[in-house]
Amino acid sequence: MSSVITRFAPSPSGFLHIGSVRTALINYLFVKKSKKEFKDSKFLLRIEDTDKERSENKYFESIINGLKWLNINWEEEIYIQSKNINLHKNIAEDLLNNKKAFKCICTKEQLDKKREKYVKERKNIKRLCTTCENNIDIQSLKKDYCVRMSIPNNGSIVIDDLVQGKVEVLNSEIDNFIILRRDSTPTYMLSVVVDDNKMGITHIIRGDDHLNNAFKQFHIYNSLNWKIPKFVHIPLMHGNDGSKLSKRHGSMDIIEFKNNGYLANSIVNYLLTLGIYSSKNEIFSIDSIIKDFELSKINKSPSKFDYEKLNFINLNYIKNLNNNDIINLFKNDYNFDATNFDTNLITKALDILKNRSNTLLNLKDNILPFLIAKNLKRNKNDVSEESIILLKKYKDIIDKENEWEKEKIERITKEFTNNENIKFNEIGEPIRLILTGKSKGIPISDILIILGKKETLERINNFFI
RNA sequence: GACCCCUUCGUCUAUCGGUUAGGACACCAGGUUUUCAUCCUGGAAAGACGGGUUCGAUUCCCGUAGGGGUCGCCA
Repeated sequence: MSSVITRFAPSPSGFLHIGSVRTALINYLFVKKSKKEFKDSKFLLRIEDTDKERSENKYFESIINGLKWLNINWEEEIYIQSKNINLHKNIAEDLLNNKKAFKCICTKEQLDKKREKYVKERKNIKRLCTTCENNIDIQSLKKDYCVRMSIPNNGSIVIDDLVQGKVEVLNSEIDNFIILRRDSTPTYMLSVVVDDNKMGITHIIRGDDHLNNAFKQFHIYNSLNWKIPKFVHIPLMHGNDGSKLSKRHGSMDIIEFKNNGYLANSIVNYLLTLGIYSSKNEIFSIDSIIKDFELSKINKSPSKFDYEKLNFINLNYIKNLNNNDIINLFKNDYNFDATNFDTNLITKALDILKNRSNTLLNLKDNILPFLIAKNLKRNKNDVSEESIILLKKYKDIIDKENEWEKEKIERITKEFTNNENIKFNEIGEPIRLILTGKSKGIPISDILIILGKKETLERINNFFI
């Protein structure tokens, strides 16, 4: 082995979604592992923006922001593919001069018609332009042509993919695809090869929707006598119903996960459990698995996106966050400055509530009732006459209590239920409702401790007003 | 339709031909002498199907079925 260079090469024609993040992550992880041995290994980012019609700045932003959020850090400056167009054109010119490519004047309509016909006749013919290549007049044209790769009819290409294994495709199955459009702009198929070569990419790690393209690109490399990089085609993620990722199950902007209260580390951890790395303990960081990570161990079958597992992992990470981290995340990412409130109260509340919150949004919702009393959703009709009598008695008892400690509160509450001969919940539910706006939730003693004696009594009194 | 890839509990996965097929999420039951949740213990749950090779197949090979990807002057 030697040093490696990988790249993540999205086109800015859609938001960065969780499927592409997984691809980026594998590229990043592979380099990170290689760096242990070879310091000059690199993970690069290239934006494939040659389709100006579909490229939009907001998608570019989405890619950058998403990767940054997840700490999938690329090196060097961002490569903008469109800046290399002249080089791509020159390479196409070389291929033309060396008879590795040819000029074609077939119109889109003609080809569509042929394609339709072949499908109808169930013929397995991919190569639609069959006449231009050997037509001298066409080949000496100076304008109004597109350029296609010349692909031999015989033989086959075998790609030894690091994940897929050996895959063979007959040359006759490969279209003499276009590398330069009629307007002389390069297509993806050409640009990707030229840029990967220029950037010195050693391992092309991408979704297996590109596996078929690899054979076309193989011909470009060969025609140019360029070294062929290692191909690594990883399976795509699916939605939880087995279909393609849709908005409902995760094809939205990855940053939405942040907006919905997920931690970057949780997302990364979750993705790593999806056919990339497996262990008994499924909570792990990138760094902890680097030494055991192998491209060849990546599963060949696609995996489905599952929120349940993600939630489980996210809860684990939230539990282990310290309170300052949470407060900072609230402030930076959720427009919520907890430092405006009593520090002591915040600390006590977070200590208890972070153990029961799947997402940071959830945690915020859980903590808010403790901080802001006036927004409590509670209605006098929710509490029965009997409960109100009990509440008043209970209030008088805790009013006299000066040792405001969990054990003490538990004890006096227990005594109260014994003396009144009631089940715990007969006082538990109404007191929880009055103090937090919810009839179910954390233990009464915890609520009283978080709020403190003064606030507790105030809230009870306010309810009776 | 053609080509390529895939197929172990509902989901993510482990298994270097010989295992009571293991773990995790979710689910169910019990416990943690208060609800919800956490946590703990236990439970149910899988080799798509059919052939071969082999003393022995989830594992290797072939076929079938099912799923996915690709077939653009998009990337």
